[in-house]
Amino acid sequence: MQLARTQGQYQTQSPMTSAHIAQTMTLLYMTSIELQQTIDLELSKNPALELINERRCPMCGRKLPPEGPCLICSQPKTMDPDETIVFISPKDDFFTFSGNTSSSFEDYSEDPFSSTNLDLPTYVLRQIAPELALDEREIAAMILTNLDDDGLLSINIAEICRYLHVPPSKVEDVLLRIQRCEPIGVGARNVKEALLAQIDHISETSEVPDYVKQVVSEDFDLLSKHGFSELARKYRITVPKMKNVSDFISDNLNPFPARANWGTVRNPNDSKPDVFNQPDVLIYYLNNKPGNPLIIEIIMPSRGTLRINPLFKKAIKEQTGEKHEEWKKDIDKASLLIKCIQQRNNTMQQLMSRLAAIQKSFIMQGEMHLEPLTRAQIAEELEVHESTISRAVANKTVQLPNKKIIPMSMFFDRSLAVRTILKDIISNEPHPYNDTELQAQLESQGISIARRTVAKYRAMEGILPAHLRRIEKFATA
DNA sequence: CTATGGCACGGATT
DNA sequence: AATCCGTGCCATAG
Repeated sequence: MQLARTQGQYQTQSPMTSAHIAQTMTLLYMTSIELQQTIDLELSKNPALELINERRCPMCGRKLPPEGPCLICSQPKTMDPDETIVFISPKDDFFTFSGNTSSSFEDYSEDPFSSTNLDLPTYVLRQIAPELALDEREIAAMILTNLDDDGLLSINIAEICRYLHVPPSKVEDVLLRIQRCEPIGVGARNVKEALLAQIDHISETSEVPDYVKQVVSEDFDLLSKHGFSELARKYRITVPKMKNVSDFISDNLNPFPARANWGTVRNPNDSKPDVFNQPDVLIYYLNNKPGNPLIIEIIMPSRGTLRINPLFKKAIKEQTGEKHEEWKKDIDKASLLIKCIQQRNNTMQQLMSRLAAIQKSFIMQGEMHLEPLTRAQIAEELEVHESTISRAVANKTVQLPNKKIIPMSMFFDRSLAVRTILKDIISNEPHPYNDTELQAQLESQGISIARRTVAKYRAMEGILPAHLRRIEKFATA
């Protein structure tokens, strides 16, 4: 039913121009946040495009009353728990962060820490904006928009200076202040800097063991290679004492301030939910009751329905010559945008519904049940080009029923299931297994991978090699 | 001598 | 065409 409607739309599309294709691809590639920026931009400069507050049911497309749910779709019907509902959800409470400063700074809420659904730049910005002068805000915005996934700064200070025409000292100053925001150390240029910021922060409230700061700042390389004995020699302390220093660092400091699943390995007590990203897709159980059908909401960031302004359409008939041409262009552009957005939604919808069908047990029961899957497979099933799926998946994030926000590409992670089994084995091991033994364990569970690969997976999960694990267990016991 | 990490190669994936 | 991933080989530390 739903499918028939969308497919109908799909087929009645006028022959695709190259502009069509180009724009569809770009839109598909964008996250919901970027999409909103694009829409806002187009709205502001194209008089032919209009946003009306008419609400339409995301499920059936019918007009909605000004308040409340769709009269038809909300009728209780018998829900098959195996059914999955996918729909496009227009969100109007969407907070924009754009690199462009002035607009977004005005509307931070009184309590900057309460919001749980912000992306990282916004989250940090809200903490620090009040204490910054106007020109400093520009710098802050520039810094925050150039963080990588781990929360580390991915561009050069020099670049910022060149771009904004400010002296490096000023940028440094702002950067230092940003690093003191939650998550502590965010915006650091490298891991070492992040750690130092965290050390400073901790030392304000509690005791930091001797040597910690010195070791991090002077012998970080050696430390990351676990060169304990050499370090101990250099600082003239015993090896166990140096281990203490190292333990303090691994227990209390986080080398990647914003790493998505930080703490699951080293800090099991700190089960901080991931709060920094506005997801592009939400997956949850109907009424949040496990066992109910899954609902998949694809976030469509607009407060209403986009359409061509009918007045503008009317007015164009009375125009002639150059004006007429110009207006015609506007209309074409607007209708192209609308069509492409529909197309994007259509693709996302189909993608998510297939994805949910295939990875249902992963969504409900966790990482161990992830089916190996490639984008190409999905592309074939949906009869679209591989690159379409690639673009639809790229940079997007999904919130699972357990409130974890994961990158959409995780649905296609070929080794995640194996890695979780590996983690499982290690956490239950009677004594620290070495990599060869681990390989044998996996083999007995029907997974055959090379010994070298075991080591790689271990490293990916941040698990120390066998001989060092022994010490950790001893220390915590 | 053993366990592990670095480098690089080839095939698969995007 | 570019990138990612599993793997084999080899050097090195313990």
